[in-house]
Amino acid sequence: MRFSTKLEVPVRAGRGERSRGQLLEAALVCFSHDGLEGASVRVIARRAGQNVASISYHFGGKEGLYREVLSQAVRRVSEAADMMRRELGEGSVQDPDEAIELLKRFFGSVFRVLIADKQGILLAPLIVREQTRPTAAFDVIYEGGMRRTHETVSRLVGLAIGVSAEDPVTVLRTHSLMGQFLGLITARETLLRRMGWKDFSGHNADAVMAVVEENVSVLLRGLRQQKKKKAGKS
Amino acid sequence: MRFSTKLEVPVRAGRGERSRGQLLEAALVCFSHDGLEGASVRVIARRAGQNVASISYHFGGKEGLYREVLSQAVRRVSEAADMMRRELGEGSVQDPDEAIELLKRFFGSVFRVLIADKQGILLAPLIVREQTRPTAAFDVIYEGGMRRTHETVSRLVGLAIGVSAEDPVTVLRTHSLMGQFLGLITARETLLRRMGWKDFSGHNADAVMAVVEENVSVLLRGLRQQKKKKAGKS
DNA sequence: GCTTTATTCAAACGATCGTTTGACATATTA
DNA sequence: TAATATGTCAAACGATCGTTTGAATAAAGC
Repeated sequence: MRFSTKLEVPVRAGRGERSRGQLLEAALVCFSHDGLEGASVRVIARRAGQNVASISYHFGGKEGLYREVLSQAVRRVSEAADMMRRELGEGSVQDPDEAIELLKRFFGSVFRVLIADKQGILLAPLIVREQTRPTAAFDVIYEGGMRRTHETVSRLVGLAIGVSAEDPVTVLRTHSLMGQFLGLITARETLLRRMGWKDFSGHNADAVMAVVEENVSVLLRGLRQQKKKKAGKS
Repeated sequence: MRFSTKLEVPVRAGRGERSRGQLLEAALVCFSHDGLEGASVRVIARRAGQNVASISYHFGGKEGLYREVLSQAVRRVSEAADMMRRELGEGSVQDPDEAIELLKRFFGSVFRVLIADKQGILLAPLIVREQTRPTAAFDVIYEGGMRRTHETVSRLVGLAIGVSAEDPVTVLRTHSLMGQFLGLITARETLLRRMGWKDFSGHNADAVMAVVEENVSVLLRGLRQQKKKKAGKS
């Protein structure tokens, strides 16, 4: 146990706390690279400079460690969405153009955290893998941030186009928009090869981000105009 | 060996040919579900009604079987792109609107093969996984169809917007467009849950497809108009 | 017929997997 | 200081992995 038996407060940053941290750090790298089943506890332990048994001791086993890693990852990624939701909650966003601007900013944040950032190379595959083939830890991601994020983006998409956020088509469009990242993350290697890039740093990230932002604004504005036309006709 | 030692022609559909087929069929299911490393040769063999050793015998090992499965999968998916390229080669496509129409048709084909079709549930994860984390068999997919497909779509995107197909931005936009599928495939489970669907059949597929097609036309038309405006200003 | 080739199959091989064990070291409590 | 948690570590456990072996079976060539 990491807590005193008498008080419910951590007495001191126990010596185990350091081990836990090192295990989590090593596990993030391994799970990101090889997935839950593919990663080996022995490799994780060696990379962390710890004994194999320490994983069972500190996290109850491989799966417990995995859940903890996922939890930390999704917390970091969701920060952008949480900030966006706060702005949205304050009611400062009213007209479509503002919504589009906010969405562009949001996509920029996610892009930086998930793709351009060095740590993102570790976070993204974790989350993507859990989408493709959910393990028992899927809820850690979904309830830990994914659901909130999707709902918030849906509201903004609805605002931008001028439709209800609950409309199934709006939900589909939200998925489609956010799917851009899944596409970028998923085809990361292919895209890098095709462009002849080494990574998504500097100019490269700017170029990709520009396309993403352009897509968001052109698409949403186009859909809004299309809706206006139809409304005018009927 | 499946061939006569004297003639380079298969003497008869050897008894082994049947085993090979059953192994390939079972392997497609297993590799699609669990990936190259995750799938077990014993499970594959049992599902195929064959002995474990038959995999090494017929395909030289697990990896050989995997390559063969990949090869067949990419061949099936690339059919849509090949048809599109033939039309493009005949020079019947000239103006942007035609290009957009052809792209919409192409995306429809890919969508049906990769997402709506029952077999697609098997093909898609195979290809996506190879994108996220390329194995030694990556070239089977890339050279087996992916490259041709991307080049063809790039040409059409260039035609639709009125820019060069070799422009890096055009390549990025092509990736972004095709990434829609990666997004749909990757988040398949999440999307189904969110929409309360069981699968992508019937109305569900139509609804998703409608959004995808709308995205393609609205985005490309919007980009074309944007380009016209800019050209007019300068 | 006999020989050769193609195919199937149960068994065993060595390697690696996640987890558990029990001794040992270290820190906290009384 | 004695007693008690807390943390570390080498070793072993049983299970599963992909591959290989060698004998048994079936078809084809001569």
